[in-house]
Amino acid sequence: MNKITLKVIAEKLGVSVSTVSRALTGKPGVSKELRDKIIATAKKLGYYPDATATGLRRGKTMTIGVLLPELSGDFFSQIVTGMEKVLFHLGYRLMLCPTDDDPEKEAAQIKMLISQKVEGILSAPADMKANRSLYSQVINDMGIPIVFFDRLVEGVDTDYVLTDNEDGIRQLVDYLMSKGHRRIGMIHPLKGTFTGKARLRAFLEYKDRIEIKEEWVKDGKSSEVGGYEAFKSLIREKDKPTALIVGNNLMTLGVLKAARDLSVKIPDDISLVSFDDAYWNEIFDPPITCVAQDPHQIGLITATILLDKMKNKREKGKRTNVVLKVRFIERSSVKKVKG
Amino acid sequence: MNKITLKVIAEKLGVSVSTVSRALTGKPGVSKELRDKIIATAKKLGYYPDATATGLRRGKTMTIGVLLPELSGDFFSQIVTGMEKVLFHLGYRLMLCPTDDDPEKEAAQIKMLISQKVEGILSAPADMKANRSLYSQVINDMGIPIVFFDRLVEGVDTDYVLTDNEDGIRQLVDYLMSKGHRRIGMIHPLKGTFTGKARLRAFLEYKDRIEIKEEWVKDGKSSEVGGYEAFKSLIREKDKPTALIVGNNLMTLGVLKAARDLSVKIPDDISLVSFDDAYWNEIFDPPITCVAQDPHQIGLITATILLDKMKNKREKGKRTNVVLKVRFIERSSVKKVKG
DNA sequence: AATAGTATAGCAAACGATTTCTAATTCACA
DNA sequence: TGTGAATTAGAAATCGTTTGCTATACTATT
Repeated sequence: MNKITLKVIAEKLGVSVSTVSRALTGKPGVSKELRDKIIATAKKLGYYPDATATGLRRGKTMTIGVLLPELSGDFFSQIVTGMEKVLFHLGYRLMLCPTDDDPEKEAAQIKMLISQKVEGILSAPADMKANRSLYSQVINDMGIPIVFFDRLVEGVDTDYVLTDNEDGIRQLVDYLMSKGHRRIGMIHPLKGTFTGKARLRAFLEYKDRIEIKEEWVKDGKSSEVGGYEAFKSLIREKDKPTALIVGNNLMTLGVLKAARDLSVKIPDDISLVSFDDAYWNEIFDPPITCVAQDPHQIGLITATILLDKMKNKREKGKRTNVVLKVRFIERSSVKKVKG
Repeated sequence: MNKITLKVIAEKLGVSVSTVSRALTGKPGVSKELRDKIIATAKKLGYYPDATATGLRRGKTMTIGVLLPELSGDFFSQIVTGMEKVLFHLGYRLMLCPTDDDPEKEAAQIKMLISQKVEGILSAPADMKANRSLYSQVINDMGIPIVFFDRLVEGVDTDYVLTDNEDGIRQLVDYLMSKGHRRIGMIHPLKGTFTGKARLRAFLEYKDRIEIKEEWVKDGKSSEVGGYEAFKSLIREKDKPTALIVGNNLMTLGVLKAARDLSVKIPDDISLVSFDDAYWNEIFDPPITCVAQDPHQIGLITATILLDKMKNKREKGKRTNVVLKVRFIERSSVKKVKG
């Protein structure tokens, strides 16, 4: 049960460690026969290179850190799947770090990733400001490239892949208005996050054109339970909106569950639209009208940009900033009302 | 942009590297004042320990490898969330490795994890046999503890946390029979996987008591699209079963989508039960009757067992083998028929 | 006051691989 | 047969930490 190292192989064959290293890494300077012999015995003995040693010596770890709010949840796990698709076959591994949308945990994870000597970081930051200086330190002092996705930290100058949240919200509200709705509520994601703030703000900009009562705007905490609770409290208002915008995927699930539990009929009792699509949105009764992002695509793009940054270290000034449009999908969760 | 190492700190303060190391790692042998001074300058300079160096020297990496079929999908990502809950606050990080249920990719990932010197592996193996010897090598030659979850590799002697698949299937079939169904079909997961094989076998054991036509048993490939296609081809048979068992979460989504697309009414045209629950199963119309696992719990248990193994290395013989029962949840996706 | 004991800090050897430099051997060609 | 290049392989430094061993200085005990 002794560890098989280059030294073990070298001694077994009576050659030097450097020769074994060269043979196994495909470097020149070893004769064909000797190389084959070395490779064969390495395999026979069960040699696996020690990544800590290579990482220390070479300064490269082939590891990419990914910061994201949570490991579960359809949206982010689709994104991660997209990233993995791009990075795995190039030999990179992902280190997924959930932050629980808690800036302190996020900071801890970032520090951990620095220690791990990751070659790049893909991040959906937990908060718009909290870890600004830490992120900047990573980019400038450590020279680790970062690409933000889905979210941003204000004042951190780097590449990002975002969604046009404002446009998405506008498409939803405009659609509701076209169906005659003038009294609209919203269950929004966490305000501290970039997306939460953007979506809420875009919605509130309609306050002069439609009626938005304060009690119709609830914090859904970006989660199923949050959405569930928010809907429950919203729907028991005596004066209700005729339509409701739900600010993400998970909250929509919570809302629909609550509606079911309370026997609230959609769209008869209240119309509903959702930011984000999901496989099940089409299966629900009624199918949910929404604006859809393509999370898999977001993952692909983000990872590709990072790779590009890692390759061309020199061009420090260049920034690739992508803002993706959402796709409006009309289904049947909104009924026509007379304004 | 020079890297801050112990040496840099040591030179700055005119002390030795070992003293700095001892100060920062909380080891005795450094006076209070000097220690505080060292900690302060370490922080000021932005020192982060180099994990490759510590890993090399200490032989420990504080990293746990997780092998699983995919990063997306509710079931496994819930499990992983449970694992992370247990492991994060103890200082461990997870290295998530999707296998795509491909034994070759699985083997590559295992080798990578060995190289990374992970301190333990949690695995839902891709295939019941394919990597048996590799897994055994990991456990015996490398001494890396492994806990299997959800699935097993035959002939690899280690701890595991499984679900009683047979019992789950029996509960489903028995329920269908109690509702009068005698003609039942199944869309099953990939046969190579432990769960796929177990669930299919348990179902086929009913072949003497109920009618199971060969065309009613379809491979749903463990995925949404697989389930979609399988249902489509099953439902166009002239002679249809009265009820259908769907072998997992993702396939149920595909089946419901197909049913919707083809205007097949559930449970009027065909009754449906599912192995696995999900948040949305309760929201669907009709809500889906199923047997539920608790993936979060599976994650917690699996991680806890691994921790235990890592602590008590000595007791080599001990095995913790858990088989969890499913919970039957009756909803409305099955209608009564007269046998 | 002599001796033992205890804090404090430095030196240097690991950990396992890569890589530069150097040495020895072979080969070609004049 | 001698010269220069190419080929092959070894020795040793290095990456950043940890840690066993030593050395010094100071405290306590008798």
